[in-house]
Amino acid sequence: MSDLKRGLSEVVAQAFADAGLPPELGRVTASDRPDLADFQSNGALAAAKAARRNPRELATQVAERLAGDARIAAVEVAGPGFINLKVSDDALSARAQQIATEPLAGASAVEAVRRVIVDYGGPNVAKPMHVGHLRSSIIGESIKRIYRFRGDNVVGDAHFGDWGFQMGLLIGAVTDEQPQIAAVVEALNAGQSVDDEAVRAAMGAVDLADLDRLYPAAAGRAKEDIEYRERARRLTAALQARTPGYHRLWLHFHDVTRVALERDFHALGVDFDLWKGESDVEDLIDPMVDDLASKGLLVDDQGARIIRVVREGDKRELPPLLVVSSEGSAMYGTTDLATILDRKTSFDPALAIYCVDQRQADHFEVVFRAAVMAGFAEEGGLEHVGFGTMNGADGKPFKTREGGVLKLNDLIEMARTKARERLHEAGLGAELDAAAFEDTAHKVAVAALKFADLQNFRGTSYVFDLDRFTSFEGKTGPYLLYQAVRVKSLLRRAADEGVAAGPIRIIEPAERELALTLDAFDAAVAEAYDKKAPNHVAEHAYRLAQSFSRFYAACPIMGAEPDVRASRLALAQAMLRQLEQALDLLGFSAPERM
RNA sequence: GCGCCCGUAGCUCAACUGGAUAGAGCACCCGCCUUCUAAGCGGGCGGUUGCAGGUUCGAGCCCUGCCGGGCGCGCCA
Repeated sequence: MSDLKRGLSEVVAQAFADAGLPPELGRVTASDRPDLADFQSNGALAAAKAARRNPRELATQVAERLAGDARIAAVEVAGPGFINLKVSDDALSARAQQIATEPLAGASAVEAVRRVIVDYGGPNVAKPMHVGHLRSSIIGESIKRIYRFRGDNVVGDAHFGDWGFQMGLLIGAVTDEQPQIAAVVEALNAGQSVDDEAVRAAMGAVDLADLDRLYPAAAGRAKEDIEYRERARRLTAALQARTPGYHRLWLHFHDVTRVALERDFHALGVDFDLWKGESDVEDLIDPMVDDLASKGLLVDDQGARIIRVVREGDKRELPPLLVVSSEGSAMYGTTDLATILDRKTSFDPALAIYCVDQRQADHFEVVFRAAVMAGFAEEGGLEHVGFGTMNGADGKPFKTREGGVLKLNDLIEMARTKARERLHEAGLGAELDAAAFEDTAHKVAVAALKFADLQNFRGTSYVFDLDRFTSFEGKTGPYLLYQAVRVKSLLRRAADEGVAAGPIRIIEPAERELALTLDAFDAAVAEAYDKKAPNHVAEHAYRLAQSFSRFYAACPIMGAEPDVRASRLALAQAMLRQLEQALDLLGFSAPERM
């Protein structure tokens, strides 16, 4: 069912058509002046420009045709030719009633369902996640949920960084430190059969913490020690040639990392459908290179094989895609291209969304062009949804490579600590048992972190300031949770007293405002969907919570007359359902009590 | 050097594809708890949207040029 904006747009479009004007100009939007109207149409201004006529005159003609509609309580022409609309209380009541029961809580599904892949997170083997992974995970998860919510067939892929030179480094470092692992690896390499339990027992001595400790050290040494670097290179080549011992050890790195990462992601409310990695497309690369060559796309240049992607009319000089290096190895763009091919074969998505740092924009442009040239994707079927950097209080980005950065786990624990403190300070959660209190503190922490990120447009950089995010006042995640918890508490009380919700009747200004805000959910979700910008959902959730809070302060519920009480309870219920839906789209949830 | 992004209130950020009086939160000031959770609500203060031009009925948004900041520019990923 459509929201009021769409319903009114149809009416106004018809009025435009009847007045001999282009109906598409009859688009209705929420009013910029809530003091004057609920909705407005600016179409008369555009129509006047095209027809070289007086905008107010046209607006008046349209307005006269609208006056009879039952949904419209008032229509007037203002300013240079704005058509201001006020919806009737009856129409608003009916709409609120609808939102209260609709499966999508007032939002609408897409008209044509598409298969969509969201590629986000980007975790790497041997590297615990740190704050640098936060944005991709948070934004990607939200986009995935928004697309799925509107009906698309969506798959979220972690795009696991599990292949390449870093693996050779790690194999070297681990076998240097752990003689028993080295022994097992050598035995396997030599083709000896080793009991799998023994392999597990030996390799089990190395966990993610070890890898995290060894990797930076090895990377550092490789920079200065040529011999060491060359050995890592040979080990990488041996791994890629599937030398049994190295491959088995790599598998251990892979598994131990994935288990730990899945746990960390899950704590953040981030769950992937696929953990496809670079290793999964390794076998596709050689045939793909042959295919590219047969299509005449590969060009030899300075010993490497490249695809030139420049187009007529380009303002900038994009570099070519380096497919095969002069040493004969595949580059990261090659892997990305193979991944696109793999996805086309396995899922054939209409759209693949890459939720990756904005700094990769040129890289993706090159890869996407090459993919289209190779016939692996349709023009426009690949989209890089970039985001800005998360900066520290000093204005500099958090480092995402090389040691010394804050681990995501530690960050979450810091936020949880703050949440516990604040809950105690406010005297909230006193009646909860230890486990429920901990659950609440975790929900508060995650809401604080996620909402702080998602309320900003993804493209702009923002300052990461944990003290501010966890201040728990104003426009924050915890504020949203608090509003949800207040309604839950109210509804519990109503249930205890045997009071039921009833038909919604919009009368008071605060009720009107809340109902209009509920109605705006659809537009917010559609905007977030179209622009891949969850901040529109975040903004809506905040406005909804605010509208409710005003309503809650202005309109007593339990103490009101039975009809009014039933109506307000229904309104509160509808609000809670939509708010929880919005929070879910953002990737977090409210506790029952706090 | 070439290219991309950004510059909005003291601070952190919005702004529905060019519309009315540019909005929130924080901070600061003033009110509101014997009644449903005050992590709340109401009110106030705070702007030449970096600068200068242009396009038009109308520009934070489009164009041009400056100033300032960030980032990217084939054999790392």
